[in-house]
Amino acid sequence: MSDIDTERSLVDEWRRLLARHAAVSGALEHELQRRHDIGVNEFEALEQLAERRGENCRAQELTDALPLTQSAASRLVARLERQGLVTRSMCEMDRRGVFVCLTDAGRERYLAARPTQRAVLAATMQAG
Amino acid sequence: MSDIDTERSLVDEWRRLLARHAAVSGALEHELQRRHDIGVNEFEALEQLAERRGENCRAQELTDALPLTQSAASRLVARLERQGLVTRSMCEMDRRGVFVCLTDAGRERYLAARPTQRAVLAATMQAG
DNA sequence: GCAGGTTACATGCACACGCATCTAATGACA
DNA sequence: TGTCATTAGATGCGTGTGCATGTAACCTGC
Repeated sequence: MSDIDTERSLVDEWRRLLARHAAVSGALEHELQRRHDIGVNEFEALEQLAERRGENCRAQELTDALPLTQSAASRLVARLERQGLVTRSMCEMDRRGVFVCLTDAGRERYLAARPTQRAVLAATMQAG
Repeated sequence: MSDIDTERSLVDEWRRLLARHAAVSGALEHELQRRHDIGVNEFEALEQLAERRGENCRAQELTDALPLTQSAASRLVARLERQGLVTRSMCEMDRRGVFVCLTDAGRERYLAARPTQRAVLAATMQAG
């Protein structure tokens, strides 16, 4: 394959990635917002927390698991806390750190939203 | 494959899409901004225009070609115009419409930025 | 123990986005 | 021609993001 072709296919693939991301995350955003009053990133955060049943989760770990900067993740946790879905508590080992914990309401919200998210993924991710 | 496995792989694939998009568009955003003072969407818009050499391009067509709403696309064109990279002119066939045209400066900026974009794509899109 | 650097998280700020709405032009129909 | 629905694009508003910075805790070397 020539360099030109390689470049062309790279650009095409990038555009497909862009379009696919826009389609899936747009649909997720709408459905999660409409039916469960949370956004895509909020859902991903709740899922991270739910997958660590019983474990305390450092804010930093949450940041690492999300496609967000530290500041955006910090505000995301603040929003979740305002909605009563998580609590922030001080980490005793390292008092700079913050533990983020799912509340019962948070777990319920996550469990309620999960089927919606799975359904939207199944409907919009066809092209594997 | 069981339903559980199907769901699992769907979720995994979604997370890969999310991570990949974040990595590529983040890198593009940084390099294009740093070296050419434009963002990813600005570059995509310039590319759309450049690919239609000689053709006038309706604002609506630009909106359709970008992963943006009509309002975001409108503001994007306004930004490009403020930077002198495009001009907006009235469409005489339909006076509600707007033609967007690349300026010489716009074409130069696009041509200068293209190698950067291609290089970043080549460096970050490895996993096909 | 204390000074200087580093790390975890929070926050001020600027900005791009989507949604809803506005204006003006068009088209359809009586 | 006059009315009403529709379409193209612009814009007010609220919100989420990144960057830069601030604050507090930690950690290392002296």
